[in-house]
Amino acid sequence: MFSWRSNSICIYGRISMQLSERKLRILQAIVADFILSAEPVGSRTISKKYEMGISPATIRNEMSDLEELGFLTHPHTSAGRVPSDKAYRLYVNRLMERYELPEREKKSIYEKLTQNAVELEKTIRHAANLLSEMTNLTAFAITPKQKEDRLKYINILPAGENTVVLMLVAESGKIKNMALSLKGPYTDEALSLLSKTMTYNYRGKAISEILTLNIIKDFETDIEAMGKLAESIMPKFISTLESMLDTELYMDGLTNIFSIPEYHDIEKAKMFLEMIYQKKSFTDVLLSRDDGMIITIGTENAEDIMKDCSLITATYHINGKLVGKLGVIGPTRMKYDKITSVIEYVADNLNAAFSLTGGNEYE
Amino acid sequence: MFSWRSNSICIYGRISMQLSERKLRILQAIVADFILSAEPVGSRTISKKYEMGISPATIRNEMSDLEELGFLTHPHTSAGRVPSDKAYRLYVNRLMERYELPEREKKSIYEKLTQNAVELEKTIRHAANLLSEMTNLTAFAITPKQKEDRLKYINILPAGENTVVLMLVAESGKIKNMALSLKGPYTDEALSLLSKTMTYNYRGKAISEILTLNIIKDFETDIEAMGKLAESIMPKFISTLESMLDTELYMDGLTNIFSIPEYHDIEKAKMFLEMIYQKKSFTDVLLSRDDGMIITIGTENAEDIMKDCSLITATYHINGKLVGKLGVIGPTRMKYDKITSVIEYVADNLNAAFSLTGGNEYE
DNA sequence: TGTTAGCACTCTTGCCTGGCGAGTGCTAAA
DNA sequence: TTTAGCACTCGCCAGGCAAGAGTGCTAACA
Repeated sequence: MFSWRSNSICIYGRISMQLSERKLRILQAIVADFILSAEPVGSRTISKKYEMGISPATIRNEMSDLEELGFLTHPHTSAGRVPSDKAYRLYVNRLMERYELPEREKKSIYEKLTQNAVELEKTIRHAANLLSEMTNLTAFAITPKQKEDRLKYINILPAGENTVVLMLVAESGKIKNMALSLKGPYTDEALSLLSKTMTYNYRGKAISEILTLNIIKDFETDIEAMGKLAESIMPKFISTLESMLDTELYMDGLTNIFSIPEYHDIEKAKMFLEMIYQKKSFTDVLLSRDDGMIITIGTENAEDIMKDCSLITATYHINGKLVGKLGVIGPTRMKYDKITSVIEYVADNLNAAFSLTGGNEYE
Repeated sequence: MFSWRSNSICIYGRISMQLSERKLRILQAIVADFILSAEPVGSRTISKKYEMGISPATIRNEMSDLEELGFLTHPHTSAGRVPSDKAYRLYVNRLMERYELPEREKKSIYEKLTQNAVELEKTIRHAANLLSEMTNLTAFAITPKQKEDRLKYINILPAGENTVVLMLVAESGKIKNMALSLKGPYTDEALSLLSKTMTYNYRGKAISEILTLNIIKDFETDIEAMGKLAESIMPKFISTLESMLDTELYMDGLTNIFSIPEYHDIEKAKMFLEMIYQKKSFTDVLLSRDDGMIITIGTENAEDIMKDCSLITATYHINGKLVGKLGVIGPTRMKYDKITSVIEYVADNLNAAFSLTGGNEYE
């Protein structure tokens, strides 16, 4: 795993130094061409299309060297060259040019994200949607998993004869509610009292800390009517708290995978979609990644099933603290320059959207 | 569109009368065999495998007649026969035998559905999940769209300095909440007063009726502090109410489509998934269908894209009144007998699960 | 009159072949 | 060091051929 424009240079600095300027230019042309065409690229193409000023024969020699160094592969003798994961890595770290998003796209990202940026989940969903639309890849976003998130409000509300709704709001903006049915009827007063007591006990405490407490015992010795109520509610309270710590994964653009030649093989497409639908394990993969813009290319991914995918993730911050992740997944042959720009911009704007919410200046 | 085991018989009674008992048996064998094998079925196969007691040659003559009547088609001269939509229709209406679910499966449906049947949405989601697992097809379920659904509780709760959560509970068990940010700070008293006033005004009223009222005006003339609050909240109140009337579509088993030979064509698979992802239009298709167990086969479907799918839907009831739909979609070649049984059983148990909730006998 | 056996016919599938085009690798000359 | 030239390799595609499956027809049989 390497991060973008940071430790990458020192790692690949030496290798790329070994490559002549000309080799780098040729490699760049090959990668760029292959990213667009998905066809093995030949020496003649490079020579003509990219105005290298050298003949195909020379390029062939250089290609041969690049292949020996592991940057190119050869599907068969007389096909063109295809970049290896190593070549993409070098391309991403050193060769690709920064892609500047058109103002129009920037504007549309900003507008879509700041509009109604109140509920964390909805905004995150918008972000995933934006990413997939702008990259034509499968995009995802996860809500933050922050053990430090603190409980802000606890409400228990009537919802039926024997049914109540437990509703929790965390400082991060997460809202969770769960309906539960009680063994018997309740009074509004008891609910209200229990809400108040719980709020008094737990408000401002870190969720993870609350979970370490012996909650059920806390409420054992109280007034009888409330004690009974508490007894029914506490197990759900605990599970709701736990679910607040869970990250939620949103995805969009799943069918984009079909537009990509690499996934015209039905088996591959199926495997891909099934991997993605395994939300739990995919979330774990995302959570285990470092912060910042992280690109893993093909075999750099630990998971077998992702060996011919590239995964790009970035982190977003909320109130400068809570950190979630978003990104895209697609074939190793993707437009790294544009895609990293889009992701970066969306992540930044997500920050901005929520900083705004604090002060409410946008309304 | 024809419903199962009802008007079907009278409609097809005449046609099937024209067919000899032997023709019906042969047709049944062909359909059953094709459903299992997905291969065009030949006369020899029928003769041997299904112990008809007649020679392949005779069967060929009968097949030829059946083809003329439109029940079979011929991909090419020397291939076996393939059932037409018309044949499936006859099979579904008259030929297939009732499939009795094994007790084990019945039990697992019952348990999965009744466990935690408090929140409508979650249970519906479970139902879709169950259907897809048991049929190996793409399953879906929609929540009821019942204009008569009535508002039961209205709560406005603090959720931050300028943020509140609006939470509505309907009689059907639907719970919706929406966070919104206000232009300025508020007091808990104002929130509570507004909650109470709104509850007083709207509780027990049909949601669709509330939407016809001039809600914003209702709150114009009140106490100033509350008036301002109401002004911010009412638009969201209205949109939340509207969203309560919306049906929600849950799906599961989307990748099952890849296991089906008919969808090994990448283009077809893509079209299928894209259709399904168009939640809005797919929901409309579902809503427009009659109640009860409805099977539409291939070209019986109005939508072009579903011309080689079969869609099976059934309705479920809650408290004997609210009606949602669930079902599966897959290739016309599906195990109609088993699948209708599963759907029927899941729908029935959904009813049961929610009838139980009323009395809470299950806890 | 209905049923069956036999046989010719049709069509798919798999396999092989040869020609074409793209692209390389090597060599010798500039 | 660069380049032109040429032989070579390989994938791709079309055509041909044989095997196999299944039908349609006909004539004989019960």
